[in-house]
Amino acid sequence: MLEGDALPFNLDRTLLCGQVFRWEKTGQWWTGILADNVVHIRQDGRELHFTGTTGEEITRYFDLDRDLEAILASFPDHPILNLAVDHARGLRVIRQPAWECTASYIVATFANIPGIQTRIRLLCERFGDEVAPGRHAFPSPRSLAASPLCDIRDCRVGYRDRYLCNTAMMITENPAWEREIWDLPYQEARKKLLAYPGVGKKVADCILLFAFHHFEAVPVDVWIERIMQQHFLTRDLRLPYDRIADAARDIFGPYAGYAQEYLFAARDIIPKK
DNA sequence: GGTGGACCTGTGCA
DNA sequence: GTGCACAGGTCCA
Repeated sequence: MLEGDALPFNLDRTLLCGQVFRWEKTGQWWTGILADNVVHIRQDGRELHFTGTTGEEITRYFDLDRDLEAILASFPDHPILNLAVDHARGLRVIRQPAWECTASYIVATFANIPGIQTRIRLLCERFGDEVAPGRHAFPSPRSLAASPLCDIRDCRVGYRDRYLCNTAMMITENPAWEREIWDLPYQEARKKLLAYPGVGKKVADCILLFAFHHFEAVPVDVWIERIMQQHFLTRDLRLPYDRIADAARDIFGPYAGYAQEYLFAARDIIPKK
């Protein structure tokens, strides 16, 4: 059990905001897989109860050591951002495993969240090691790289099958890829990620934010584009991706990626102009 | 460097 | 039942 130090933290907001796709909730308990271990976790006020892993692992995965209040306090005073923070307070950006994050967002493009969850579940069931009865680890790059495209396509990933397979092959051939990304500043790391098939600007920013904790990375999806244009920029002219991301960094500061997550989490309650 | 069309699949809605 | 729009975009010409 973890107590006190974990706050401010909201487990439900963190797991429901769309940054991860594999956690399932039954009753009060969330179930997921960390480092090939089946983990159950629930929050009871200031306490986090869990089985299957250590407090250190939970703290690391949910990034509980980070001063979230300081991050939220660094945001500018803006009614829409304030609304988002009030709505999703306690949401933390998880430390996702780099490969799982990369593969997940490659198959997540141009789709909706329930469909993404289905695809990832099918990929895990088909290509991931069974770590407990009915529970599968995320497939390794090697297992996907060795799979015929048609097998991957059976997991309803559509045309993304070749992106996933080819990226898995590139990563299998370069096991140091993750260390190389860690060692680079944001823009250079992004450039490196863009070389992988199926990784465009948005997916690269998701990977840099969710797996590498580059908090200046601002994934601009259709929702964020809409919110930014309607409430922070101009509605008259549709701006390209990098212009919106740059503007978000200017407006929100060094934790712009965090601000993006709060806006995304609150997308349903942010008024449409 | 910017633009427009094609693209798997699932869901919600008229 | 059917058609259409849309969804955490990327790639290519």
